[in-house]
Amino acid sequence: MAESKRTWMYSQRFSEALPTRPFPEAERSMNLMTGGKLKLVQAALRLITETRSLTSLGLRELAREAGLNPNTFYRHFKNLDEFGLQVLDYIAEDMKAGVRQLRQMAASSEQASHETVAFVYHYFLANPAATTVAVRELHGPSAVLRQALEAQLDASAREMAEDILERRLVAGVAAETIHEISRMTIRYILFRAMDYIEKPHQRESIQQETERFINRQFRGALLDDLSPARLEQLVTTLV
Amino acid sequence: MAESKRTWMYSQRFSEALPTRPFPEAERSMNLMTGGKLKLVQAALRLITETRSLTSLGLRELAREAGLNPNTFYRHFKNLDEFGLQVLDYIAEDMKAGVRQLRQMAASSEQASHETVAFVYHYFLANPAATTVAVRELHGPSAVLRQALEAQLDASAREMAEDILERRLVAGVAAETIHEISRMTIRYILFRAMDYIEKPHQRESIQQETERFINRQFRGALLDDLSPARLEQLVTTLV
DNA sequence: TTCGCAGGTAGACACTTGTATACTTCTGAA
DNA sequence: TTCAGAAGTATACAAGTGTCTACCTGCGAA
Repeated sequence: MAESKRTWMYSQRFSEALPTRPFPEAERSMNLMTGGKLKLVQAALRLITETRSLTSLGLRELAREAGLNPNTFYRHFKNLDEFGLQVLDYIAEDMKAGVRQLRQMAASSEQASHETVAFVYHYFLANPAATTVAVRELHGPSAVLRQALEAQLDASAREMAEDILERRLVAGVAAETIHEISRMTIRYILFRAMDYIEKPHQRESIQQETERFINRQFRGALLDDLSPARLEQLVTTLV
Repeated sequence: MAESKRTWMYSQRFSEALPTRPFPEAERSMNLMTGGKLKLVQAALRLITETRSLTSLGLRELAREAGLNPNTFYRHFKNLDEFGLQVLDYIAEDMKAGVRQLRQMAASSEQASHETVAFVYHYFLANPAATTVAVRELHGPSAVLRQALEAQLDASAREMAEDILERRLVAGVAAETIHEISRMTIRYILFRAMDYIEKPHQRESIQQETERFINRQFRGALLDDLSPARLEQLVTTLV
């Protein structure tokens, strides 16, 4: 990978979206969650990975999975909505930590874009619960959760775009366009992440497909302002 | 729109995905559903549009909304899973009808791509229940429903791609690439459709964004095989 | 006219759910 | 050491759920 020193033109490190961390959804300290509260949140993540969706989790189900008395729930949360939001916070913390790590990593070694894609998907694979809950609730029935998640994704997209801009990874594309493509990319990757987790045999092809997606977006953006006539002309020169 | 006779280069009629029909989720005849069965399915669609997700609907809830005795449910469906599948079939029927109509329409008048995008989003707006259930269950907890929906989407993508190929709407892009872009596009549009429905003020910008997405995909595909060096060279000529 | 049977209803079953009140245990500061 | 408050438990209740068996209705074929 020494071939690509400063390969602008297409995104590398395209997604700060939901990056990685060595040991994910287990022992966390910064979140100031302990004891029963922590047990309940972790129980939720466990249940979500198996079958359920966050919004559909029941109070007693949670307590059962956590090995606690149902009423303990009320010691920590007012109701299930508040619980959902806290789970989201818990996950967001994880994501941010991953972003920081990815940033450091990319700063030290100039990665090729496909390595970064691999990296991000690896994160999803290591954090299936966080991934699943994000995908499910982004279009789920609870407006509160949807809104919270969208804010989180947009923040990630903004970081990704600013990083691309700062490090001049893409040339010839307007800043606003880079922001837009970042938003689209992050959402696209998030959705593909579900397939990536669930279908081990397709993982490689999903990665490649994602790289093509990103490259096409940024390369296509180069031609944004071309008239159809000019474009046709260009095609003939390419063939 | 007389300016664009045969505007290849970018997709118009990009999405057969989930097109329209004048009066959507109401009086249907082809589906051979009548009486109580129909009432239950329609009740489901009603509930889904409001708050719920298909997987989380209860048998009694359904019957209540439909104005029927809970046990009537068992006269028509073995269990809730089978019910879910039938609802999906019901919706799929709708989509296919829309596809046919869109095909006719596009054949008669050479549309610009942005008109087609508007058309498709209009369909979503007219069929909020079908749209919502598709988005929610595509990543939902039920594997059966997920699989059924994916098949449905892939079929739509295939139709879209074949149509683009037959009518030579895009030049200089490999057939397989067109298929791939079609799949990506259909999924992208489906997700955006939720925002389109829920956020009236953003509708116009969502449409435009979608057009840009599609154009960039196809235009970027033109440059798929270019080396970074060649690409850099190209950028300088464009500036 | 009778019969079969699909469609719809009624009541009951065991079970789960969210929530409230009251009781116990643990823990850390005064 | 005491004691307040946090964390956890026990019991109870009304309401909701899926499913079973049994009964009633209307209608087309025999």
